[in-house]
Amino acid sequence: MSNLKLRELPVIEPEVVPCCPPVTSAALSEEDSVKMAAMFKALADPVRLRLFSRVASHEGGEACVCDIQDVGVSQPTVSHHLKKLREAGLLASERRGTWVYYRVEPGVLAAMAGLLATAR
Amino acid sequence: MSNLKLRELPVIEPEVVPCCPPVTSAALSEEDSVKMAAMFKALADPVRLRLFSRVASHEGGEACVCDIQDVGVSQPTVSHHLKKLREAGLLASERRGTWVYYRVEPGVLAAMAGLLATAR
DNA sequence: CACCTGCTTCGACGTCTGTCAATACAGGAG
DNA sequence: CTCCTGTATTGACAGACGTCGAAGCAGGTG
Repeated sequence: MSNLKLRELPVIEPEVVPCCPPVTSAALSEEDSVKMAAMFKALADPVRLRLFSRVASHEGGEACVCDIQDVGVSQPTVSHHLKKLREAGLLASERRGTWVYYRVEPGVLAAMAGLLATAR
Repeated sequence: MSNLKLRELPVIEPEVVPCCPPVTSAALSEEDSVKMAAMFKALADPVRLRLFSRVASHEGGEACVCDIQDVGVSQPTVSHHLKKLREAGLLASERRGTWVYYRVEPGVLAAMAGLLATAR
């Protein structure tokens, strides 16, 4: 391991994924509407929303499944929902030993908020 | 302190409905997650998204059903989706003569965007 | 009144989705 | 290796959802 001097690189803001234009700017294309709908659908379930917020608000920016799985549904169901959130690009997961940790994929939230931007 | 002649009142932003705290701030309560999920669910369909964006981007801020109903599904289906959007509090409708006009319910979009606010 | 147009409601149908129990898999401990 | 714990996958099932055609209703026109 070299004594490599890690200067901090100026981090360019992980540019908010420009999936689609804001809903208010113009009539959405068929294609864009499908993409956007998929993102909203991922958050359109109470259980998923709770899981997501638990990960998002967890210290260190990540949470092990065992930390957040107490949301009133069975363990397989929790796993199912986490998979959906992963597939939607909202969460990322990593296995470390026995446990699997989830963290919020950076940028996505801001991107979604941008879709709702009021033209005003 | 006012040489402020009432030509135009300084418009206070129609305070964004504070339905729930942002997803990132803390673990969502069961109740809040249900409310939020309902709002996202309303936008979690391509057809609804297109209808909504057509209303939102229409000149004058409102659109008659006949202006926006060409989205590839039957007319009853359009009506069905508009009803959902109405029930979700995203659109308001008003009948004027033969036609029914829809407009975006003010504030809701900003409110939803607020739910996605990144703590950063 | 009868007729037409714009929109909504009804009823039915197929597909999608959330849920669970059972099972499988991965990794650490003994 | 065997056992145990944490997580994912499978399979099944009920209920929710998007869609349509048909019928209903509201308002304008003659």
